[in-house]
Amino acid sequence: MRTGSKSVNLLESVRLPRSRLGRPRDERIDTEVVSAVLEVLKRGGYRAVTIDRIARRIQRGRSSIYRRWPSKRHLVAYSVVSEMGATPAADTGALRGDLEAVVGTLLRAFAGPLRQALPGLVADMANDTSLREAIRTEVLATRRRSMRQALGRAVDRGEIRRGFDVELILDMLTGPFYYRALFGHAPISRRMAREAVEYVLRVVKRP
Amino acid sequence: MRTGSKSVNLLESVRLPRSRLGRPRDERIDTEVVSAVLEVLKRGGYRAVTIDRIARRIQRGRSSIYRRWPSKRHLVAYSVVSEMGATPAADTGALRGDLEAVVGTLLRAFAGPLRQALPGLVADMANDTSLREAIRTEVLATRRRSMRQALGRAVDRGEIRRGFDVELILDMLTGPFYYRALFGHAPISRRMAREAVEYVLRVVKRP
DNA sequence: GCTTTACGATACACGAGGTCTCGTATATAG
DNA sequence: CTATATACGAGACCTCGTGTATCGTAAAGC
Repeated sequence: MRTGSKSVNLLESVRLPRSRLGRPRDERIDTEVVSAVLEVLKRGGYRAVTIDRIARRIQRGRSSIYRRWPSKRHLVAYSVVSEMGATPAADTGALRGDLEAVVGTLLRAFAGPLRQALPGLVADMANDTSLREAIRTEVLATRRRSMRQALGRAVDRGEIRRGFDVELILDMLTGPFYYRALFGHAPISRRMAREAVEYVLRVVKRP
Repeated sequence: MRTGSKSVNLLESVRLPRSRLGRPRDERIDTEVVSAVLEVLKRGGYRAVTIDRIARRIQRGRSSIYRRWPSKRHLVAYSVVSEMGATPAADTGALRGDLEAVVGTLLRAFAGPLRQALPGLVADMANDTSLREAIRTEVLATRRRSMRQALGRAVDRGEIRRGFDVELILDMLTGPFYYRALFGHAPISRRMAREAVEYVLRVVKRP
C-alpha cells in the first residue's frame, strides 16, 4: 500500500526558510529534531516536549531549533504530519474500498504520535490563526478532498444516491476517531473502523 | 422543555470541600467567579482566563478562588458545565424526537462558552487524570447513558433494528460537533444537526 | 579574504500557575 | 465571652517554559 517515496511534507510551510548564502544548515539536525520530538511525544505527550529537552536530547543548541521552526507548536505539528506522510487519494474502484483506505489511514495515525500530540496541538491551534489555517488547508483539506472525490466517483458509478451532505458524511466517518482520541471514552479499533464504514455506506446507498 | 430547576452541577466533584467550622464562605463569590470566567471565556478564550484576571475583575483575592477550586482547569471545567446545566434524559416517545433533543443540546452548548473552552480544556484533560475521569464519568457518561436509553427504547418499540454498535452510533452523532468545534473546517448549524439525526436514523432503522 | 549564515552556549525578559504568609474578619463550640 | 477554626485580601515568592538577544567560532560562496 505504502507509496514508496515519502514525497514532500504536507506542512512544509510552517518551517522557516533558509537562505542560499552563508554556511548551509546541517541537514542531520532536521531529522534528529523530528525524531526526538516524536519519541518524547510518544512517551510524555505534548507537554513533555520542550525545546530545551529536545535540544539536550540530541546534543544541539536551542537556537538550531528556533532557526528551523518558529515555535514549539510549529515543530510539533510538522513532526507529527511528517511522520504520517502524505496520503494519496485511494481509488480502489468501489466506495467501500476507498472508505476502508481512509479509516485505515486514521487507524494508523491515531496509533502513533498524533494521538499524544492532538490535545496540545488543538489548544495551540486555537491561539494561532496562521498555524490553524496551515493545518486546515494543507492537511485536513487534502484528506477531505480525496474523500470527496471518492464519494463523487461512487455517485458517478451509480453506486450511491446523490444529494446528501458530503461534508457531514466525512465528519461522521472521521469525527468519531478524533472524538475518541481526545476523550478516551471508547477505543479506536479495527472493529470500530470497519463498522464506521458500514454505517456510512448505509447512509449513502440507494434506497 | 426546560427543566426549571438547574439542579446540582454535574461537576460538583471538582470543587474543594468546605468545612462547617469557622467563618463560612461568601456564596456570592462563587457565582461572581463563575460568571467572570464565562465572560472572559467568551471574549478571549481559554487562554485569556487567568486566575489573576478573574480575581481582579471581580475585585477579590486570588486566594478566594484557589480556596474553591484546586486549579484553573477545574474552575473552567466547572464553569462551563454549570452553565450548560444538567440535561435530563429526553423521552419524546419516538427516537427521532429523542435524538433531536440530543443535538439540540449540543447545538446550544457549542454556541456558548464551551466552544471557547474546549481546546484548552481538552489539552489540560490530557495532563490531569482525575479531571479527565471526572468529566468523563460525570458529564459525558451521563449524556451517553440517556442516549443509550433512547436507543434502547426504540429497539423495544420495534422502531429500529438491534445489534448495531451503540457506542459508535453515539459518536457518529455527536463526534462531528466536537470535531467541527475544534478544527472549524465546517459550521455547526441547525441544518447540520438535523441531517445528522437523519443519517443516524437511516443507519439504525429496520432493513 | 570578505561576507553571510550556521552553530552552540548563555543570559535575559516575560507570563502564568500555584504556594505561603499575614493581618483582619466572622462564624460555631463550650 | 472566649477560644478555635476558617474565610478573606494582599502580596511575596518559586518554578517552568517560551521566545529573544548576544557572542565567539565554524563553514560555506564570491
